Amino acid sequence: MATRIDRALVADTALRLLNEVGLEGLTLRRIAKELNVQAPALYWHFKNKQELLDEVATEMFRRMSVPVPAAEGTTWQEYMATATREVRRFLLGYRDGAKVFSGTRFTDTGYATPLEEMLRFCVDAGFTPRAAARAWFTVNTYTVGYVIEEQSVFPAPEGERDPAYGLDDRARRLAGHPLTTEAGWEFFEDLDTGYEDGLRAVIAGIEVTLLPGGGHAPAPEYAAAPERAAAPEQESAPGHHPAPGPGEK
Amino acid sequence: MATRIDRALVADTALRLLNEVGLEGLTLRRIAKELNVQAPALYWHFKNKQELLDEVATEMFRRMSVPVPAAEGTTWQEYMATATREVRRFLLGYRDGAKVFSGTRFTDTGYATPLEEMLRFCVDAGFTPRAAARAWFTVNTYTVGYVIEEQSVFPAPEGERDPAYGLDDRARRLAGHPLTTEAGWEFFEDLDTGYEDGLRAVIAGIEVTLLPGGGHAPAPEYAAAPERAAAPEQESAPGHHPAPGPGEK
DNA sequence: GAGCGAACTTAACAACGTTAAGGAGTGTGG
DNA sequence: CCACACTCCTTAACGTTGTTAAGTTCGCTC
Repeated sequence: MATRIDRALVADTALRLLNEVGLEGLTLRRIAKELNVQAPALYWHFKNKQELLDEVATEMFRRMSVPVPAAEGTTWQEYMATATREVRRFLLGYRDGAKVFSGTRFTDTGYATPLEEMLRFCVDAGFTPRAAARAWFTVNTYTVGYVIEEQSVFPAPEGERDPAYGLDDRARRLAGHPLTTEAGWEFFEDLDTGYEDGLRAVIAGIEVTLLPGGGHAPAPEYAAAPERAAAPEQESAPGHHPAPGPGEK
Repeated sequence: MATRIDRALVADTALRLLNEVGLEGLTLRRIAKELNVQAPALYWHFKNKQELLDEVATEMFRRMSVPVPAAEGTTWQEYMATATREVRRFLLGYRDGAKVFSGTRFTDTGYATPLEEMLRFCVDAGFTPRAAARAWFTVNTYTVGYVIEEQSVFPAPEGERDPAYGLDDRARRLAGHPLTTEAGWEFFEDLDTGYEDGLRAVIAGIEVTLLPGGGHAPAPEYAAAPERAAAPEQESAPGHHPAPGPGEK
């Protein structure tokens, strides 16, 4: 009766379901039901749930890494801003999109082609290959981080604000901290322009510090050697991350 | 026999356990066992597990929002860089630290004082209150996003690299995409300097676009109005996030 | 049409978050 | 001095989850 299922169909279905039930509601039995199949059937196609989620994230990434057409005379700033805006738009388009995306490893290399294109564009614009990679990574990190925050304020696409983020309540609790109170408005009020403001800063900074000839010298004083100047109590070898040490007792 | 437990003790214990068992292994029964108590006892102190995790995240945040001493003559760049480096250091100090941190809402306002201090410092350095808030939010977003990525490469503090992120394997799979291959080195090789490079860019960009008088005009062409200039196929009202529409069937 | 592997079902398990009900322990009022 | 009440915890259990083991059905090949 029911048609055969395969990895792609399962991933498609799970991705569609994600918007209805959220990441928490995305159980194997629920996915199986949607496919008119019993839950253990999924184990024929995936080793475990994580592998299924990886496939879902990969499918998300595949769909979002499309064009960026690059018309005549496009600058690398426009190219990068457009590409990463597209990333944000897609992440916002799926419930818990950023969390799914950031928590999984890709299962194929289909994403490589558009990424290669974007890096090529930047290199042609004057970046070294390493600087182009760093630039994209930085912009993308900012975007994913932003959307994670954003989606905890607005859990569902097009949905309404999580009540825990009521700004008036917040203001009431923060009496005595005027700047922090005002910051709440800046943080949670207009998320679209907030994103754009941050993105503008990040891209401008990339121009200044990562593009050869783009601005001042690559290593200003405040960024120099955190393991020597700033933190005298830091004892371990550089390159390691000293744990803060959870409170004993 | 066993001493009484309270919210603080539970949060402390859970935070310590986090490094041993990870977020996935942090079950109520495991926490209860560590406290010599049965699992339902936790429900006397917390409404549910999420509230417990919120308390854990709040405790994390409390511990990381300490000094930033601000010696004589400190610039806002140094101040901000030091503060956000400290955030990264703490997040890295706990297993799944960034995920715990980003997925929860704080249960008190103890974080407000150091945040207020930092915003004050920036305002004194010439930022408007809103720009100071945006600056901090942007830096912090970058940092949390970076650490999330970082902790999926190195899951445990001081631990070794997740085998799925082997660079040689990656390079083999990506034959034919030279820039993407080289990017892998930039992305996953030296995470400390990668972070510093991105941070330098973000801070430089903040100076240029958010600090009044810091550089060029606040709205360069490439960042202008994505709903008008750049994306003709975008039809919905501004302020909404058009969902990409998961592939039907 | 016997055989065989791929693709599924049914049954069951341990562990999870959570709830209901009850029982110690401490303190207070009569 | 006893009873009541409140706090804090236990025991028992429920429904759901990811996952495994074993058996069954379909479609193809020799």
